[in-house]
Amino acid sequence: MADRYEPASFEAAWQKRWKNAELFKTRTADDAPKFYGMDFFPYPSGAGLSVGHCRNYVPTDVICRMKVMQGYNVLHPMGFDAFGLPAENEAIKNKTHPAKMIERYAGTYRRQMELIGVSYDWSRSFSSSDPSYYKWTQWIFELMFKKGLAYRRLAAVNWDPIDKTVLADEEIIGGRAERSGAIVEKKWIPQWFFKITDYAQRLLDDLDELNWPEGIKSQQRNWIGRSEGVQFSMKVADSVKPATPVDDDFQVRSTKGSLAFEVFTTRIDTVFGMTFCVLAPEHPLIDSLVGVVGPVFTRRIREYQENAKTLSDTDRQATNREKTGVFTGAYAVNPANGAKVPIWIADYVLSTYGTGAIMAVPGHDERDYEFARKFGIDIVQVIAPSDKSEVKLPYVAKDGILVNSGEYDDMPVVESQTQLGIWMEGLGIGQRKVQFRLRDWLISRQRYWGCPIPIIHTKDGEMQLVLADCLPVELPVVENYEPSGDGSSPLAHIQDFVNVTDLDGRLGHRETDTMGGFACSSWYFLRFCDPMNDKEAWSIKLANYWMPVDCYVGGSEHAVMHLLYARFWTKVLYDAGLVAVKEPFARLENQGQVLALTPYRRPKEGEKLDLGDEGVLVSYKDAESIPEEDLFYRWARMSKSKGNVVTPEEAVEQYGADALRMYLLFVAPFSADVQWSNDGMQGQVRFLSKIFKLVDDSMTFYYPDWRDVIQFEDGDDLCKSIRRRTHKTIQKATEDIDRFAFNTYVSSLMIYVNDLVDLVKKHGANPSRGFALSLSEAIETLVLLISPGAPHSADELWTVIGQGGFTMNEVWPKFDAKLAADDMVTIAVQVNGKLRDTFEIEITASREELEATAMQSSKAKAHFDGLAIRKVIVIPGKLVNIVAS
RNA sequence: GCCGGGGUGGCGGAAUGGUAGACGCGGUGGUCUCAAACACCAUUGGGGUUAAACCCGUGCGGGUUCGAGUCCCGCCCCCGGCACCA
Repeated sequence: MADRYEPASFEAAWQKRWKNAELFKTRTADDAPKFYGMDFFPYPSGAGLSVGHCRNYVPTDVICRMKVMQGYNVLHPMGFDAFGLPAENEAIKNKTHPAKMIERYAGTYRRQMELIGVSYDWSRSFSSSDPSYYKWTQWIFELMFKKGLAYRRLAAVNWDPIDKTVLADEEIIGGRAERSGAIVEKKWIPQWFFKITDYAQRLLDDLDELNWPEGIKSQQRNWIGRSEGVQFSMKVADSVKPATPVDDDFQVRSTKGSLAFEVFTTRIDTVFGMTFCVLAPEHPLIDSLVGVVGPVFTRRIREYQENAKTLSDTDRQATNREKTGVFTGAYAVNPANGAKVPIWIADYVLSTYGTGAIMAVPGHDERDYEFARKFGIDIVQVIAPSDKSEVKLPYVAKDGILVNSGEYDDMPVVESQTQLGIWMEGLGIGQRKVQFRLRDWLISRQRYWGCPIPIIHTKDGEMQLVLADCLPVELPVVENYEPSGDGSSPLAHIQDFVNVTDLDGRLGHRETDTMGGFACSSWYFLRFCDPMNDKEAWSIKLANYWMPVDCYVGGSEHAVMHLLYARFWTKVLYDAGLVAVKEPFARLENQGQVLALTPYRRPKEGEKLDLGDEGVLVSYKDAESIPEEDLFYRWARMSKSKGNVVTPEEAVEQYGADALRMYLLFVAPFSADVQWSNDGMQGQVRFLSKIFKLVDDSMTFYYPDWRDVIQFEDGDDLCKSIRRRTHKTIQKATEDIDRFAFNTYVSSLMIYVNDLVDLVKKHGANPSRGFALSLSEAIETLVLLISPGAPHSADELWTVIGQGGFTMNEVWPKFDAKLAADDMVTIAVQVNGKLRDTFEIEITASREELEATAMQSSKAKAHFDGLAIRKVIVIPGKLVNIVAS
């Protein structure tokens, strides 16, 4: 056999054997515990996988393989998130149909995943664009519709002018579309929403029980944005009569013939400091005001509104922008003290949050303060520090007491918030209220490549669900499906699809918007439990067995998109009695990205760069011909556009699949970004070669039946010390895999191998019986412990040592605490906490013995001689600290 | 500004309040080779010494403790997210 790692000679062969033996088929032993380990399912892009994707898949594979060996029933599936914009755009570019394209790309993904030896059960695979899958996506949509959780309304929505569709709030990053990078425009069109806001509180509360990264949980909390406060009514002074009909929905209402509007505040304690109030430019009360404030004010107001309309959201919401606003000429009454305060209109108040109107307290709010200063409005202090010391306004701290607040003077802020809330509730002018930042999830897209929404619009303007046994509403296969750009879906122009008759024979037309891709990926983890079921979306029994996903692995970029949506759907399905869990993903892990050293050219004089760039991206080839002083390198995420991608094919070809796997595990903690390095890959080749040589060298004294013998023999000290290392390594490796510390899992194996190599060098030529037995155990254990990380090598070595079959079918080594226990320990001798010496002693040594031995240390003595010993701290098994002065 | 995560050798990173720098990469010296590559051996935080001893050292300043990379308080910096959300 080879005494080094020669991947070309065996890796592909093992992959073939695994496939033939159906090694990765989900096991369902009755008495076994279950483990559901899953990766975010990918959109299969034409670029194929890079080694960066492998960093997601390999660690999940490691924990799943270990769980199989530990006797779990493991569900480790993979499928494809095929519907959606990216696939459609690429298909348009390639002048092909997305279905065909996806099939080809998914095939490439699968081949690449198999190339690196990932143990997916492919018999359970599907794409979200398979009619047999999206039939059930539509079925869940219908469930939501029946429950009033899917609805259609006219709304100002985010329109992406490049992709020619609307997008959800979650898909907008800093005013730009996450996918296309286009600056989104506001468009008023009727759209479909899921009522995720109904679940805001539960989505927030249940985060506490999840074993997820803090950062993701906190992003979700921020996104949901719960705040507690008081909503109360403000009357417009002088009984101004409404000029136009008022709409209750928009918080405008008539109170005894006078106009009123609602405001929401989290700082009701500052209500006595209100010196003005502000309406958003879109606020419907304004239409009533303009009729009564006279032509001058009306003209100014309309001018301001027109101006606000032309501003993009991004510009309007830029925080550093100077405040603008206009006085309406009308006043409102502060219900707390009866004061008349001017009503202003300003675009720093958003129509989409709260009531679209605020009470402004410049003494205690930075924005109101800035506004008041600019327009010369009064600033009144109503909160002071408890000691009433002078403070600079605006004073926004919440610790303090009320001043200038009538009967509430001297009351602490927190108490006054409760008291004022109760007082307003008593008068019927307001109530304490919880406000969320979360908006409903906009689900419809004006694009072809998505799951059709199973709705028929009848002639009389009704909306009917397509009957369940008529599902799926299949996407028609057509040649031209490019977005129309007029706000309608391309499906709207396909007459055969659009025109239908309902059961009563009435003419109608189908809904032509499709669902965004995130709908399809909000339940796929349930389908994996029962993927071939054509009678129902999943059997409740199977879903209850496998759910929740025990370990879900993917990138952090989905924090407030997929991960929030999937939680929402699961809760809806839980309420419908279709799943037994309230949360889909018990544990979540985010992998870091793989970065590649990427060449850039310094800008030429006068050359313009994109914002944030320091230079111009160049190819590796061009970099060779650029003078050194004009060239620099940066670590950048691998991407096709940067030309810095390393493919799994290249890495496997040059170094081998196991070397790649071990490198990705070892190079950094799982969640950290890593810097791709060929030297690092070579290091793993060295490590694996060392293992092959070690096993080869051990064959001369390898004792296959060691297990039957070793338990009956006491063994010499050498035997014991080898077994100690073996069992310590078992413990460390097992724990490290469980806690996703794959870097230390590999490093513990390296330490183990280094030790064993030294031992074989020293004793291999003339092995004692105890050595041969314990080293045989060690070799076998080593092969099993590397199996999750380097499965090809493990199976190859398993054959070398004369065992049959696959290591994945073997039992994971069991840690024996007794065998791992030390009999000798190194004790540190400290003087005043500083290390001065160490000594070896039996672990059983008493505190007195430890202290006595430490006191004799000449190195330590030199530091406490002549000083008074005040105390001696003895920590058995660790150290002795002599405190002297 | 707010929220979250960090800051340890030349680099990636180890370290239940108990011997800081495991393991790897790189470097240096050597073996092998005609030579190179690969591989192997030794060495590698800084200062200091022939060698030791010893001194310094986990972003900065304080504190708690017999003992702090780890806990507490106050800062600085980096990364990620949100951002006029009342």
